[in-house]
Amino acid sequence: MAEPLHTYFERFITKDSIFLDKHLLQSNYTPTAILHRDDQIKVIADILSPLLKMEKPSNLFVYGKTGTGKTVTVRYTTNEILKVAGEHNKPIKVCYLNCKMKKIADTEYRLIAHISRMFGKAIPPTGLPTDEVYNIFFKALDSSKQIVVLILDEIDQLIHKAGDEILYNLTRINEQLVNSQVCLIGISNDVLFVDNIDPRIKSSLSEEEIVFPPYNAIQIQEILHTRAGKAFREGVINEGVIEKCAAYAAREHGDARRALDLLRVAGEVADREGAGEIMIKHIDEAERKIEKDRVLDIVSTYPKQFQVALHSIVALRKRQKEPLYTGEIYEIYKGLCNRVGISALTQRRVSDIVGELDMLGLINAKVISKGRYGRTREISLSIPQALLPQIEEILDTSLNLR
DNA sequence: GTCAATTCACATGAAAGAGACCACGGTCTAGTG
DNA sequence: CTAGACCGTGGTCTCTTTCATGTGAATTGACGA
Repeated sequence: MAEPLHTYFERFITKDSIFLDKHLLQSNYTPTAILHRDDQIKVIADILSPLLKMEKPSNLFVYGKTGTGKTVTVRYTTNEILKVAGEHNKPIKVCYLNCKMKKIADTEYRLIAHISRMFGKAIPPTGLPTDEVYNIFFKALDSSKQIVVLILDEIDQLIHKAGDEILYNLTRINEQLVNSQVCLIGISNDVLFVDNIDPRIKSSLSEEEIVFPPYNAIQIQEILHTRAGKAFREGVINEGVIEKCAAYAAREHGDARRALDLLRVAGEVADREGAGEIMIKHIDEAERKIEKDRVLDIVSTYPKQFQVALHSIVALRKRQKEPLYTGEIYEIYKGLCNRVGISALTQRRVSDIVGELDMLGLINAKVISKGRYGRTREISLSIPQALLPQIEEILDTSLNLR
């Protein structure tokens, strides 16, 4: 029994992959050179340069859609500054935080706790009062003379979940620090989100603003070419593959990350097939696989209540044609809860769950008004037809429905 | 026919509760010398 | 005498409920032409 598996793994090691270094295509990789972002790099460098004279730079706000290189550019520039600062012995510290990461920095407590940990303070995941954590944070900051650059990625998520008080506290923090200074860099996908925050915070947070425009198809092609050149063996990429990836990503508002993902997965697919090269059909397959993995992952890992809600929608969808409305779904949902043996939530909550399923892209829910007949969500399933049977099966087993 | 008021069926917001998890400090218990 | 077990209190976090308020256009009904 052990032998076949063993040889399987052996073969895995010895089999030549078309990848040289897959890491280059993963989204957490920071390249040594960044294409098509020269202007932005220059502006950021200008804004941050006072650091090297130990003066606090202006706070900076960076906008741009996903996959426009915001994070990469900011990290790259700060890394370069850190290098120079290191050579001249300037005590500068850069803290990068992704606020979207669950359990890391999506509340005020966790954010401060996480930064404090970067300063070597042990902070329990819960239990302490928030102002206590602030105190620890202050002491850690102020223990020596230094300038701290705090990069808050996906800051809109943080504000959405935790309110804008955090930003108020953070922007005010400099007034209380004696030795140190804090400079904030906020990164956001959502251009409109600043409109929702307190104007006082807005003005102090975004002393400077930079907008990252989407890449166009040509630019994405160039990015893919440079990365793919190092990530893959020579000559394994067929004609037109890069172009197709780029076109796909350009369709999605110039999202370079999507393009890189697509190329990587296409490579994996080709590898598994044992094809020695990436062909155009692998891209199509990768596109399907990415979508499939995403959907199946959501469906199997989300809480029971979400599964019941989704199951109701799928079931109702089979019985009648779209569009479906909230009220109908709630009725089915209640019945299903009965059958499954869990307590039904209120309509208020189910309404939110439907909203979240929409955000996840599993369904399409649009609020419409049917005039005299009220206001409701018009719901349709947006899962590819081919995946439906598989999803039903997952839901059924997970909910113990035959 | 026109136009404002009405009305429906939820959407959306705010606040507060339940229950899980956790730190901290005080008290109790058992083992040790 | 002391280390460790065991509370009680007070904190955060997530998921929910409760209560309140908002909303957009089909429908209604009064009004005037």
